[in-house]
Amino acid sequence: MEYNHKKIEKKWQNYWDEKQTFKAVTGDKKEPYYILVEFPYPSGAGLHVGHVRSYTAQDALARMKRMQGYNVLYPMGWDAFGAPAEQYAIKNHIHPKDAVKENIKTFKGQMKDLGFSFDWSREFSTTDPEYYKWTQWQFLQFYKHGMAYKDTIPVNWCPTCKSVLSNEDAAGGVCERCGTEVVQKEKSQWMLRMSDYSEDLLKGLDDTNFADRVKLGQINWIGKSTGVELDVEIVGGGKFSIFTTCIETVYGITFFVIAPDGKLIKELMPRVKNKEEVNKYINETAKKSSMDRTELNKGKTGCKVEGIMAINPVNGMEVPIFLGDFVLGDYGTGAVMAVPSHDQRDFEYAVEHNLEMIQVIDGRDTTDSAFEKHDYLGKGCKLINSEEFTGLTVEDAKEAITEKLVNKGIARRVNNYKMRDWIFSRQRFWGEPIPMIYCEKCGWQPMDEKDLPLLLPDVAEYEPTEDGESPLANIKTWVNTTCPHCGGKAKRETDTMPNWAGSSWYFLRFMDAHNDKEFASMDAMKYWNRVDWYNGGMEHTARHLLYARFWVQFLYNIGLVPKKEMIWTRVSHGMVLGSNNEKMSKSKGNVINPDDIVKEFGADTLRIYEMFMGDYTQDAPWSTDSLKGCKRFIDKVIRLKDKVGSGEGYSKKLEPIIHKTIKKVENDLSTMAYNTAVSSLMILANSFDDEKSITKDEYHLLLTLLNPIAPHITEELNESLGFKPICESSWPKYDESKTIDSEIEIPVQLNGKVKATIKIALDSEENIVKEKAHSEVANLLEGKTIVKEIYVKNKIYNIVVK
RNA sequence: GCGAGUAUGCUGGAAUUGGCAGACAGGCAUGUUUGAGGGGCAUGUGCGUUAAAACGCGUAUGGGUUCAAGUCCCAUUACUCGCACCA
Repeated sequence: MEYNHKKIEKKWQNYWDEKQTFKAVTGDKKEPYYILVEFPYPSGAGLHVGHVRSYTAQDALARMKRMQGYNVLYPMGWDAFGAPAEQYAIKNHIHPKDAVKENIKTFKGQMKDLGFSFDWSREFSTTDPEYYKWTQWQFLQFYKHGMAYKDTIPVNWCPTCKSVLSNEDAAGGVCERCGTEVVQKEKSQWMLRMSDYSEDLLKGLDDTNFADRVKLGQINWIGKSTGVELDVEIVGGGKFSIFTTCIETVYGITFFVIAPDGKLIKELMPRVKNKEEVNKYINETAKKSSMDRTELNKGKTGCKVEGIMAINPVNGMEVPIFLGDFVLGDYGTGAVMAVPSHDQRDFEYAVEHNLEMIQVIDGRDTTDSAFEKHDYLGKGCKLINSEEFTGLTVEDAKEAITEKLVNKGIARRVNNYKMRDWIFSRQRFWGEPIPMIYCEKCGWQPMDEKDLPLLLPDVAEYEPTEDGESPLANIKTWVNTTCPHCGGKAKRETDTMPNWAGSSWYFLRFMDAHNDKEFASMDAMKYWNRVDWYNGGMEHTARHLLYARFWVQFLYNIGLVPKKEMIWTRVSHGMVLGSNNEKMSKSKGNVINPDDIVKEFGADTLRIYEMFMGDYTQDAPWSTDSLKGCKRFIDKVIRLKDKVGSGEGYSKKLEPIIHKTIKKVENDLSTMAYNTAVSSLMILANSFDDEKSITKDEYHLLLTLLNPIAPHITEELNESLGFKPICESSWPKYDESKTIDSEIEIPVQLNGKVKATIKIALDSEENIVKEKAHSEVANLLEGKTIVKEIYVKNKIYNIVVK
């Protein structure tokens, strides 16, 4: 048969479209199963081969699950707000919605060409007013429940581009686009009280089945640490608080370090003697990102705050205060106690600034480096130089010191979280407008819910403002409105929402995509229950997932979703790298366009290759040679059709491998082991190829198992044998008893080295195996003394000799 | 810096989770089929000594546990990803 992949693939894609094969019906009696892939940002570059990898993987799972009798929901949509579309639109003087429309068309066409079994009837874009109406509505719920507030936050600002920059775009302190030095600018921003949910987001992980590394990512992002907040008096009046997880070292304090960007230094300023030096350091710090600041080697910078001394609350010792940029103004209390003998960063700081050190935990010399907690904890180390606590173990002292300070009323046991509130404002045009109105008389007022959606204005020209406000601020007809409270003159909020907003709840919308009464009905959400399987990139496992969980937990708390955690399993896939093992990028010239591959080799070849290329959770480089190998595999499967004879059922000889392969493929597709699923199918095809002829049923089985990965060619071959379409058939069942060999080969080892293999019946008794093993290596045992023999049932026989 | 991950032939990777390292592919080589090939078939291919049998070595590096280690433990190195306005 001639393999015209273009014709075959089009034919089956049309078949699925016409029959609506993949339409998921809410309320169907079959068991629901919700498979989700991250919906893409439809960039101008078109679909990436990396998209193809994860979409194919989940497509294979979806197709198998359907055959297994589940009501599968496998939806697709578009996450289309964002800076690139806005930049493109500004440059080309068009409205971003038109650019987005074009891009979506391209992406959708590419997805159709690849034969993904998405339920297109549920498609939407986050930029559709019908969708963002509900994103805005949900923001209003946050606001009405006290979860949204305004705060002043410093942002990276490029004076040339007149644009707020991400840390990434401001890397190294210069604007990535134009090279101008970035400055920090204070801006009033909408915030969501995500930090209120720290503990719930941590606990909620127990009700999910996320991959371990995903859970770890969430846990570390939340960054819980348990410790003590301690009040510190300032000589001559005033006080501040510090947070520490190592209160046991409190007698070792020789100085305090406070954040240059914190509120404390501002308060102290009138009493500071070296104002000029202090101000200079504060200004230098303002240029650095927090990442640059916490780097260990840069942590030694700082300056002394002259004229102000603090008092160690446990022993009354007066110690100096320093500014240090490794202390962050927005984490903990913005001030730390410094114990150079027991913290390496404090140690280096003390050396640099020539400060005193006091060792308070015994166990190691501290002249050259600090004796830190990971070295002294749990080793029975005892305190020294610590008044009544001297002699106690670290663990006992931690408790005793805390207890004493808490009783004195100068300390509190607290949990600190690294996770901060969510900065929800963006000074951009292309995002969901925040539905808030500012009135001189009434302050911030939420829009009336019935007036939603608040549409973006339909203009093609918008320039950034001089002062860093959103481009929307220039569109006066849009900005000026009336106060929903008093009816007087008022202005709209001109900032828009971050890209993360729309993607924080899209999976709920898919459950009920066209509901115009609510964002999704409770009934529909209860029916689908939750996302059973969510796949996305590793780069999203910390933030997107956390934002989405936060959003859902909030909706749950106000009674709008049925579960506190709406995502059950989350897995992440590796990137497809260029053939030179580097990330694909235009500038490196190593980009592979899936369209070209589909045209030349066909979608099925590309799909098989991307499943076969390696461990799905790891990065894998592109190889066109390897791709060709997958084409050859398809050719082989096609050729096997000529071997189909008149027989029926499974032959005795092929039966074991057939049952094993069904089991293996079924297992592998549900555990992301796609590469071994393909390899086991290759093995099956090879063993068919070794036969003179195979039965129709055997061939049909191979096609069925391969169908989830290569759906077009398998349907075509299957049809030519006269079977009904695979997509309307059921998944084959394996017989466990037929997957087990009755006779097995096991190795015989001498001192751990394999010297022979013996054939034994499955589950043989040890003495039978022993006899066989001994006779097999008899010549090697001569003149040796047997010290020990180990038999691991059905695995190995090892003889230890001297 | 902090957090996470990875390291196995010439290449991508496999290894039932402590039990025969290199499955399945790619590449290369040799042979074969036909006028031809991004074709089919066959054989070989971790490294070393060797005609071969056989033996020795071998899963980033250095130690350790064990009858047995790619797999477990300790230390080290290199690379990749995330770090809050890229999506």
